[in-house]
Amino acid sequence: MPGDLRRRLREQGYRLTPQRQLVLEAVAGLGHATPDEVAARVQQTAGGISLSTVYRTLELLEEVGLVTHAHLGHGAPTYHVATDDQHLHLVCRECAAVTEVGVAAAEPLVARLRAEQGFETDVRHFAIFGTCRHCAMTGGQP
Amino acid sequence: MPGDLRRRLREQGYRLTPQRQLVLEAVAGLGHATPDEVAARVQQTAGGISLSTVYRTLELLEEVGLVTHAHLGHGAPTYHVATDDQHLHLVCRECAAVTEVGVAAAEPLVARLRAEQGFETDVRHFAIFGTCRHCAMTGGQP
DNA sequence: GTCGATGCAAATTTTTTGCAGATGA
DNA sequence: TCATCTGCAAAAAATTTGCATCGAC
Repeated sequence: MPGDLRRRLREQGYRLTPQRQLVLEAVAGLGHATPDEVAARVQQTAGGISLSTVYRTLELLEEVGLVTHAHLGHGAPTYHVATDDQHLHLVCRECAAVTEVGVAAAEPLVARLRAEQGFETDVRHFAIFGTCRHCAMTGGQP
Repeated sequence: MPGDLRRRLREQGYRLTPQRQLVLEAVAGLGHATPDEVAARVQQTAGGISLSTVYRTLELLEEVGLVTHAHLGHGAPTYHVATDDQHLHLVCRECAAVTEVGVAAAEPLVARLRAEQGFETDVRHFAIFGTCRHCAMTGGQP
């Protein structure tokens, strides 16, 4: 939904710039991506956007609610558009493959933490770590 | 269990050094700690251990199975001794408080992922993100 | 005596920040 | 016009690595 970006930005007194459009498009096109990957993608589409701008823009897009980030691995967080179907991420310790599953799978855990701890869980923020079917069967051999 | 360290190391051809003992003690004493914090703790107890040694030692202690790391927040991973009672971590997005709960709370999720995805979950590796009771009630005001 | 371990300093890598000039509204 | 943005380059972290020396066994 183009125009949405402009509206969201204006509501909070920010400006619409080509860089911001490009970063949002890149995030949408990539699915999950680290700031580095977003920058690389933008470079292809259009030339020359500074890495610092990518960092600043991702932070801003997150503030206005158009993107979110999650921690899928050791290093950099990955960004995705906030309107994506909500899912949690399974990350395999052997092959690092990322599988998405609906948040419904975590409902019992969420309900329990709410009841016992008063804790409102956002299961999407951190990945769930473990061993995927393939690696569990093969012992990690490809 | 002292001596355990020596045995584990020797089994894989590694040597027992004072630095390795100190790092393990620091991890045990701190509960959860980033490499930086471990280094700081070791400095107190004894003087002068290099940061690189801390990094190398944590990696090695993890390899021999005496410590593990988990991702509790944005930045650095935190290390703890592997024999600790197994628990998962709830991290509050507002106040960053870390609460520990038994892994049993996640059993329904684990069972479901195993059945539906063939995925063997290690719930301890990544924290569970959300809003704690206190911040949910106060809206984040202290 | 050997070969692995440590310390130190330099090299990487990743993210943040200060500014002067460019530009959306 | 004019405050916000961007790019660039430097600053800050956070890790990793090369290498000579030290020390566990």
